[in-house]
Amino acid sequence: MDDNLEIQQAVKIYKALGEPTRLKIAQLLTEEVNLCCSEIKDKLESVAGSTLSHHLKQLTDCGLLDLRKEGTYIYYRVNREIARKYAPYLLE
Amino acid sequence: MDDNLEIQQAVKIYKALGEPTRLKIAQLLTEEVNLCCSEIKDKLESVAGSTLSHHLKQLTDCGLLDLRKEGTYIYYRVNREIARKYAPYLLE
DNA sequence: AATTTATTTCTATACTTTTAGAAATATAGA
DNA sequence: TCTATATTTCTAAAAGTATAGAAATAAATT
Repeated sequence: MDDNLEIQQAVKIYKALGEPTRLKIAQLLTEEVNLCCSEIKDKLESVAGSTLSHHLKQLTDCGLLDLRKEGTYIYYRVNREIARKYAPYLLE
Repeated sequence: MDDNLEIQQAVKIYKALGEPTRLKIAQLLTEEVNLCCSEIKDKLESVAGSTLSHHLKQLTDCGLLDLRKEGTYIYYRVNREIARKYAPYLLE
């Protein structure tokens, strides 16, 4: 049962990382800790804000990214414990 | 450039693992090394052979599974080096 | 050669995901 | 309060994926 939850999380995490834009975002956020949505947007070639928002939601929903609200901004960072467990490749 | 290939492989691997049936197959194949297509089929609740074939193709195309043909049978096993690099969670 | 078993390819359908524009919400600062 | 900036939600279209039945291929056995 609890084991099952872990598997569901694993599927979510791998699904999140199995898309080029999201993998890139995850990689950006291991290099540079704490970027906000609009900073991430600037670092990617061309994504609409709404699209980026969906990607970030997937990455946070699965537990791979943590966020910290600061005024109007939301800063994201990789949860290294989760990354180490499921996808240490990100931390290389 | 070579770096780029690695990223493409990472996306493929995570996409492959980001689907419940395929994650399950990968897990079966770390527990029990060397199962053939029809043995895997028996261990899953209900998948058509054609569906399973597609899943196995994705898992081998990305490099996560190796295969060995033996007569009519094809035996699959997890490539542990690749798993260790991208998804050591599988080996736990 | 015919049959059986294992696996793949073809094809079509249902389902899911990605994408972004437009409108909505939220906060900070003038 | 008004404006500007950041982010999200809504909506719909386009693209991609999962699924399985039927036909095809391949090898082993009779």
